[in-house]
Amino acid sequence: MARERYHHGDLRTALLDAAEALVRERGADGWSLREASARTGVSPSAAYHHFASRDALVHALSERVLARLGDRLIHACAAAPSQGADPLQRLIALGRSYIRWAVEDPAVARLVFRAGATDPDSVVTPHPHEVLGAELDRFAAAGGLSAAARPGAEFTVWAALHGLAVLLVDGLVHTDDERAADLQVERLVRAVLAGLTQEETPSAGWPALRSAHTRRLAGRQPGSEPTTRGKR
Amino acid sequence: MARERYHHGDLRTALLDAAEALVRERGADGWSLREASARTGVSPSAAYHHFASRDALVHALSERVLARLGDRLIHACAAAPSQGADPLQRLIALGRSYIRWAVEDPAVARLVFRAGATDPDSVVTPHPHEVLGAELDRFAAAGGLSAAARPGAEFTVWAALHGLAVLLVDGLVHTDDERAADLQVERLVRAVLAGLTQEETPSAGWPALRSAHTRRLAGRQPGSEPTTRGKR
DNA sequence: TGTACATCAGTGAACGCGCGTTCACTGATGTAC
DNA sequence: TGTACATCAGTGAACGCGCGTTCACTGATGTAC
Repeated sequence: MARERYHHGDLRTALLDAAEALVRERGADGWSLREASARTGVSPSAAYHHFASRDALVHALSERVLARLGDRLIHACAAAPSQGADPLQRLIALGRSYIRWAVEDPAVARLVFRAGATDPDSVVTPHPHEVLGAELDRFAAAGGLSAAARPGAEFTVWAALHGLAVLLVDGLVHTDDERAADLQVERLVRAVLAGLTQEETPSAGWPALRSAHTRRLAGRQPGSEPTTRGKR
Repeated sequence: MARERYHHGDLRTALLDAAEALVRERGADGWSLREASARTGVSPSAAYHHFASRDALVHALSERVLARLGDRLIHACAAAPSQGADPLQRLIALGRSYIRWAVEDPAVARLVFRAGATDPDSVVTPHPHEVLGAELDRFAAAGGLSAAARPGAEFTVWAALHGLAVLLVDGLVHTDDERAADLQVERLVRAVLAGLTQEETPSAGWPALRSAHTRRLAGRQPGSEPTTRGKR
């Protein structure tokens, strides 16, 4: 199927699509810019009108995937069972969705995890980290978590979920039964949040962790324009 | 410094050393077999008398590093403060050691994590996963964890620790203050174990997770020779 | 509605590169007698 | 202790490869008048 027009129309998106498909077929690293261009029906150099480098393409793809994941998490929370009024159901659903996403699309997940922090100037909306934060706020507001335990709790929950996802994706942990991962997520979320709830030491005043995503928001002064601060 | 002898003596180890140094200098992927050979003062083809492929070298390196980490974890537990008789101190020390190892040597940690499961026929002693399991047994024996909560608990703790390690190593989470990571580890370990302790649903009978390492042990029949089972 | 022209988004050839791996070889080592 | 010889552990040249990126170029598009 040859391209009809000289101008592609939306080559940027088409290249991202091709790269994403190649990642699925050959793994996070087993593909090249040339291959993605060829698959799109375009010369290798055409990509440079849309991406400064191969690396820029990888980051753009990673951000697109992250935003999709954010959406997915929001929907998973909304679809969580609410009978019984267990306020943890939403967070368990979020966790399951995160782990399932990683397990179902491991090569793409690896790409995203390896790409590291998102570009401080890029906008990933909704960012998975924001979604988790909002759900924890909601959970705390429902009385699941004391005000003292809330700060930084997202790193504890995120670490636990991310760890399970990575262990499964990298094959360090294995399961014969699909349900095992789901059950493990539930156990993990319940354990972490039960543990945080009965914390004795308040976490306020501790030196804090910050996510790369939070750093972007925090670095921006109120009313200031987006800058390239943070780049070298 | 030229090699004096035609026969190197311990080229296998020397190549592993060179590769490890290159990983530190250039990142988990930024080096080649040729470069490691050159640095060792040997022709590129010499490596093939010791490793079947570049990939085999990577796995051998990964296993060497894992065994070293296992040792490190054992020593960290042994050196944990025991006054106050808080049985969690050993597990907190283990967790800190794991996270510090990853943060101090991120490129090597990435290599190990990416290399995935260890070869089923290789022997990594002591395996970090075994060390964690033994510490959890000890903790359970000391009354920290009910017998019902013990099975599979290592995956919950491991996931939490591994997640924090990976988030820090990949730059998804960042800290200005070194102490933040240490404190977060403590919070994480305390929360997870407190949560597991007060678990309502017993985990016995759940479909189980298995680590790649456990799989190796489980797959070996009593008295049977090591086989290549599991390889394609 | 027609035309001139700037700009945008492609082409295709080339550059320069290092890579993993193979192969026929040879120097060094160790062992049996 | 000396020697023949198998084996081990190197060499060095070559194969075949695809990669990211640059460059001068040209066809297509859209806009001002």
